[in-house]
Amino acid sequence: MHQPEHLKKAGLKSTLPRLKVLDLFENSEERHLSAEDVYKQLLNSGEDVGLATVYRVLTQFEQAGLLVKHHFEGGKSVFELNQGKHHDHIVCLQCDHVEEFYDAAIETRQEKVAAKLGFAIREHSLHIYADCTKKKCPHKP
Amino acid sequence: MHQPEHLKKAGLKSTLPRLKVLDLFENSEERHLSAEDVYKQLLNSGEDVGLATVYRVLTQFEQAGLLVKHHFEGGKSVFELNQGKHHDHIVCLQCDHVEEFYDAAIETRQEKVAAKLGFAIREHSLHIYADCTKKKCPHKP
DNA sequence: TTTGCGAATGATAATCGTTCTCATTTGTAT
DNA sequence: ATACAAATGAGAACGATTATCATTCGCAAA
Repeated sequence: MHQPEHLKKAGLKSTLPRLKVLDLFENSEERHLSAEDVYKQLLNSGEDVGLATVYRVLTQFEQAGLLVKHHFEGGKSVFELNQGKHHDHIVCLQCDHVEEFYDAAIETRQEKVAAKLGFAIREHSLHIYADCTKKKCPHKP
Repeated sequence: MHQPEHLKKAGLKSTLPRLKVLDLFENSEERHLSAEDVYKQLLNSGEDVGLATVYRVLTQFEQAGLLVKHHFEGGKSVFELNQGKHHDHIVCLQCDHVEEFYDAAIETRQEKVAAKLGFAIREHSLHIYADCTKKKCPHKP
């Protein structure tokens, strides 16, 4: 058990719901989870949490820097563990899988463009929606 | 009056609400308008349109290729006139103003990255949220 | 340990942006 | 002019998220 320290360090009491949510993100194979995803998975695991609590905990974790939030098309927000290193996302239009990538050239170009326009980048998001060209892509039912 | 032809060409009857909305986009100084923006501006101009109609018309215009839709942080969608040339957006965190830019290097890097990962880009969005470093930035009240 | 208090929770209502429903009105081909 | 399908507007319905509020919990002090 080491999660309690994570929460302590973030200034958050180590409560049952918070530990469960953190555990989910650390042990789920899917890195990117929506509030609804988290809620359903906890219910399926027999945990008794409220949806409101899930939203609250996710927001707190985001503010504490434990999670990062992303808005993709379709209105839903997804969260993922914050691993310090920024990356962008490519969303498969066939299976909805989210892949991560990082390209230094893109990053530096962004800085250059923003500076030229008189802006200091606070955050940014690059989302690519694409067709999978591999055959192994597991299509949605 | 030339808008009716635009609509005709798009396979849309030229009705009052559609003409008003199209006119708004062509004559408003703000290129990026949300459904709510359009609705309020039409009401202020004394027009009698329903919010549902605004949403419908915007969606139709998007499908017809007259408008392009963007999702920024905060849940709202904004539309802008489609001028054929793709561009990305930088959003000022002080005044919410949206500036457009295009960087060929970024575009080609994206293609390269996607190809390497086995994807064919269908669409993409790069949103930069930044602090304005100019003094002329009109801050929000 | 037990106790006490403020923070956290869960159920539910409320909100926000958006879409749907349906009776009425409008555009347009005849 | 007429007729009929398409478009509209008012409001209900919707999905995602946030706020409310009484109850419960974590934890620190006694």
